[in-house]
Amino acid sequence: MAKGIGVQGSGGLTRQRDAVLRVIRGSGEHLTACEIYEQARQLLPSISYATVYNSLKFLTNEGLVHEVKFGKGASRYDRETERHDHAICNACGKLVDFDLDLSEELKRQAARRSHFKPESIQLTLRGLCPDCRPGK
Amino acid sequence: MAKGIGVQGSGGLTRQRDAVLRVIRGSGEHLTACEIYEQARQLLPSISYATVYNSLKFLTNEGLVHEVKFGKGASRYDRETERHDHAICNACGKLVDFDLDLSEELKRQAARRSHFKPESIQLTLRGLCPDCRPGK
DNA sequence: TTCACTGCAAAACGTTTGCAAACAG
DNA sequence: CTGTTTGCAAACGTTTTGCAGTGAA
Repeated sequence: MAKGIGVQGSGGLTRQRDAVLRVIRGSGEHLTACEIYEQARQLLPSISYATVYNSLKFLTNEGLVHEVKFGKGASRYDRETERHDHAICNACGKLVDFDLDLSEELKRQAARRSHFKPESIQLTLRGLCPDCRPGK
Repeated sequence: MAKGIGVQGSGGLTRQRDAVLRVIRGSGEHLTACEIYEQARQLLPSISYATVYNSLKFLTNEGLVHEVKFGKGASRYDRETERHDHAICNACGKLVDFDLDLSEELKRQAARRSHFKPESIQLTLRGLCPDCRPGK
């Protein structure tokens, strides 16, 4: 297991896990487990809810997808596994990825203020998305 | 209601809500609803779980406490209601507040990249807390 | 008397688990 | 064969809800 990060033929990329991965990769959105389950059933009607969860855990561990947990409700899963930041709309809840150049200086400042040994750093912007801002 | 942010005598600061508020203010930690329930019962043995939840929602709406939801499990509640950042220990899960001067330039950059109208911005550092870093 | 708040129990929600059957190496 | 993965159903922890009873204005 974890013998490589290749997409095909990696350790246990079963049909079910592949279906889940395909659903996530095929969507630009950040899907919930429930949405993934519904879509995965179209690819593989026999798949079960628990298997979707198991697959999500597997894929997250393998680094093939990224789990995002925010605010209320369910986790969401993201095909983007590189470091990135999030913007959340206060009106409609939409979650958007973006990338910021967080300077080394900022990381150092954060580490100094928190007394933590930093491993990763992420920024979250809350506001109004383009569809919800007044006078769009 | 919401006639002021005063601690005493504000709109509906009932005995139960006051007990919950006291528990949160009396702890430097970020308590879960469950922990708050347990401690609040020591102040007010008849208080119920649902009332703790109702009170937390009320206090959060009034801006008297701050709700923090991260990763697995339960929400946590923070007496600090000013803008601030969080550091989370990847080893023990400890959650620590700190404050960073997020420059206007950074906010502008985030707004530009995300196309959001910014309302608030927050940074999350993950790493190892002082107790968990090797060679402490 | 009125209306908001409380306490309780039950339900809802997202997620995890136990286990037998199916599968892959 | 052996270990892993699946599907199902039941359990779990957190939070919300419905409703009758309480208490303050």
